[in-house]
Amino acid sequence: MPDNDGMTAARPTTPTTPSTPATPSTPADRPPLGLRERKKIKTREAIRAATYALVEEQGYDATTIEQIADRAEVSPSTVFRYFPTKEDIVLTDEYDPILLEELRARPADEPWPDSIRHVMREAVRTGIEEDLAVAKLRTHLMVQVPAVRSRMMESMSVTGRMLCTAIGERTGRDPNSLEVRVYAMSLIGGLMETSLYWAENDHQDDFANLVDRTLTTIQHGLPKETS
Amino acid sequence: MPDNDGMTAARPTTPTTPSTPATPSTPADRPPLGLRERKKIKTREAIRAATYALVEEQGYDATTIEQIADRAEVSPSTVFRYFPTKEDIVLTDEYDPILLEELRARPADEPWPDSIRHVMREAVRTGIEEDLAVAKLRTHLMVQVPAVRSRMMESMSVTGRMLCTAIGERTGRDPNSLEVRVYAMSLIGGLMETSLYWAENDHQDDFANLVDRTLTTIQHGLPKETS
DNA sequence: CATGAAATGAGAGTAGCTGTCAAAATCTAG
DNA sequence: CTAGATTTTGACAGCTACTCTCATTTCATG
Repeated sequence: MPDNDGMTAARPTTPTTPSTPATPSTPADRPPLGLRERKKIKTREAIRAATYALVEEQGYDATTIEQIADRAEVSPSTVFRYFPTKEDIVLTDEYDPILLEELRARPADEPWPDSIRHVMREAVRTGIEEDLAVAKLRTHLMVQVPAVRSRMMESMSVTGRMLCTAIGERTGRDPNSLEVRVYAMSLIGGLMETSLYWAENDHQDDFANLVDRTLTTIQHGLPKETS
Repeated sequence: MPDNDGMTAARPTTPTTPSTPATPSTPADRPPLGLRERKKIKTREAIRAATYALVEEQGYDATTIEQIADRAEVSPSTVFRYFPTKEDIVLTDEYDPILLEELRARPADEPWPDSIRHVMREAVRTGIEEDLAVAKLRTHLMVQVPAVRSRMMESMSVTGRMLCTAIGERTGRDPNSLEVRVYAMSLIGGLMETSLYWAENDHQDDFANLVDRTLTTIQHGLPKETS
């Protein structure tokens, strides 16, 4: 089988900066952060901001890398140096580490489904509240642009793998067993659909509530009848 | 919101030929099929065959559309006329209609989880037995090539929508309700992972058996402790 | 300030994919 | 069987995401 080419970038999950809170406001309160690092962060955010703006103005496909580079005042090469693909510019999930951390913090004697419920709700809440507008735009793009949706699914499968190891740690089960992997991916699949549902209904519902209903459904199967 | 561009092809699920069994063996047993139609089918299959062969020789990414066109003895334009994307050449699922039909054929009084189990197993069996080698190559590519995996996930989300309507018909529930959609997608997600698991373990397990375990896991949650 | 390392920009090149247009093949009438 | 309408095809041009290389600039450090 002569294959194993074609890997498209492995995504380091926490790309470059280890501990950087979302506030680049005061640029002089973190001594151990060189000028270079700060510039890199600023560039990264400039690219993302430019992308968000352009996408909202023109739509996703109509926005080219060149335009993004122009508005962010960098060269196109630099854009690709910061993000492996165009889709990654609008996605870039920082949820995985949150989720893992949250899951490890749960009391060891808590029933497993309860842990999942807590953790999912918490991760989702933090992720959403951080920037509601961005979350809405992201989910909106997931619905509208197939490429973005695909990329999101890819990323969720990564999250799935992480969930597997977490479940393994938590329950002492083999993280690579079929059962664990299937369980994790069915959760992920369900939550994915929840995001789509939220966006398709123009973000009218309370997302945390939707997540709750999702977990109940997965846990107990389809309820008797609720239309 | 100026978006709604960027749709990448909607896939008609049953592309061009309405009733063509998988046997192109005797090319003279179907009178109401014009020469034109027959040639189209032959071209389609030539492209797919060429792609399978080249991918097995060189790997997916190393295989260009031009090479495929050359070996299939058509022009590159023609390749794109038959398949919207390169990934679609190796995927092209005919599973959806089978699944839907199978689901409608179940007795109306059968408990819902049993129906799912039957149908999934049947659909999987038919799909696999039709050409085991192709099924193996596909799942192998799913593991190796991110682009193919993404495309497969896309297609599974289509299958998910169809599952929703089937569930709606079957249970009288709203096919667009969060609960139904989540239930469907968790099933799909689980089965997706099952395919990956199968391929990652070099197709050693019996796939039908894996599917069985998968459905049990989704239905009852993680079992106490196995493995 | 000088030296080394890292980030950047410029440019060329690949390949997937879209569109157009004229030529070739197929179907349909007379 | 021929003529015309229709469909399929191939050649070509063009766009853009993405990769790679190399010279230049920018920062870090002694």
